[in-house]
Amino acid sequence: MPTETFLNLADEKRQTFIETALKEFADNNYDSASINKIIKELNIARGSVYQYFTDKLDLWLYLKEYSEIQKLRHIQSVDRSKYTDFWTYYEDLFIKGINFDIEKPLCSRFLYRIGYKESSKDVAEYIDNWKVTAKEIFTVWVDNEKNNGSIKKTVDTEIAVQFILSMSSSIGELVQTKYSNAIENNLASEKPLFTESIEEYKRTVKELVQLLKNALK
Amino acid sequence: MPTETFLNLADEKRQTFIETALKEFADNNYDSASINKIIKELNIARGSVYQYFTDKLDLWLYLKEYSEIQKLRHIQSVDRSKYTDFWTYYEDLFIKGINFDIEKPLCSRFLYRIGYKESSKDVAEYIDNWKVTAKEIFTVWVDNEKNNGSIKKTVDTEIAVQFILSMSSSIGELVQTKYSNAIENNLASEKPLFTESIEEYKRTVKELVQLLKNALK
DNA sequence: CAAAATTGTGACAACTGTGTCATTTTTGTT
DNA sequence: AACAAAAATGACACAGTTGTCACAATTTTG
Repeated sequence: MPTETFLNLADEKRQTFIETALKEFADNNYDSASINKIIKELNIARGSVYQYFTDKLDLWLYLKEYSEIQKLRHIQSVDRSKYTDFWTYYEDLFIKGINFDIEKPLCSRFLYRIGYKESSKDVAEYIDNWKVTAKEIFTVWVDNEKNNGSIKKTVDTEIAVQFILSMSSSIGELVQTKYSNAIENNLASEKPLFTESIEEYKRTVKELVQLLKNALK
Repeated sequence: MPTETFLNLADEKRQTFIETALKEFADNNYDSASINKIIKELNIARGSVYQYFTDKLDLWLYLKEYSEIQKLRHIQSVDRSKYTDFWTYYEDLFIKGINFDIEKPLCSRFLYRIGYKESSKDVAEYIDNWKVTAKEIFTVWVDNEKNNGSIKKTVDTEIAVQFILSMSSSIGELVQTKYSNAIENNLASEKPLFTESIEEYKRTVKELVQLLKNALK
């Protein structure tokens, strides 16, 4: 938890701090991410960081929660009850996801790292929870969709979950690798050449979801 | 490349060295893996390591090559030309894979880390090559199997590759998470309770491959 | 058996990192 | 303006890392 001091900070200063820290933790894994680099980039004293957060882990946990909240806002706009078909829902979830990647690339990259690349022992316990949660959510989904007929009942739930989880990760990786350059450009320039990439991305997602549908329906 | 000195080492000593180093690099990512810990575990002097290898990266590269060769030996025994159906071939590949995980758990875990969890900048370039290679191999496969009718031609090759790659990673992760304890036990005790787990693993792989088949055939 | 080649050693330098804390600076309040 | 509270500072202690190198021990060779 951040201290009062941090929360009382001027909005712009606090935001700059978050962005810079987020960038460091998005570019490096937990062990390699360096508070030294953050304070040099921000031109602030070492002590300040420890007046805002008790330690490195505390900062990391805050950034994690911050990013998750940001992501949730994007995802929440996709409402399952508004879809008759599970698969178009799932599709839209990823297409909404790309908005998140464009608008909050740092959060996106940070969460991507947590989900699939982080391997530090210091944060291992907090990542396990995340994965278990994801699995639980997917399990509820799959069971529901089995009753709706979106997923055939002969498929084992656990295996279907594994399958969907793996696909989700795959789509995530797709964005991070294939479109990371485009996203970087989008950050730098005002009018990026990203619109066409989005269309390409949507096509890819649709085809991948179609394959998932073939497999499970 | 290791030095002559290392290659001239007594077989047992060299092997112990490899195993210990492998364990350190399997348990930690490149940055966190510590030569200090290795030499303490081995009870040898710091200087020795640098008489065997020029530096940390050199050691890592050797372990990578070593592990890849070990893996290749296991995989090579599965010969595509002996299978009329691609999917049973693909299935067997993973079932043979589990043998590798049991017999060479350190190599397996090390390679798993390289493939999916490593994110150190020092070794990034060597990992990219690995992934690109995997993609190339899968692309050739998919194109072949399209002609054989094992994969339908309407599916985009790149997307099919992405799909298969993701599944492969998923199956790999399955072993690492679900069976890692069992593998550890296998290392320690003489007669492990692992045989039943293997059967369960085989069933899971078969079901996952079946799903893949549904999706792509 | 002695000399030469090989292998082992561990203290050391040079970094980089985290977290602390007494002190100074800034801000807010009376 | 004077005082109090809050925030910023950066030198410091301590720990951990890699790679070096002069020297010691061991093995091989002539």
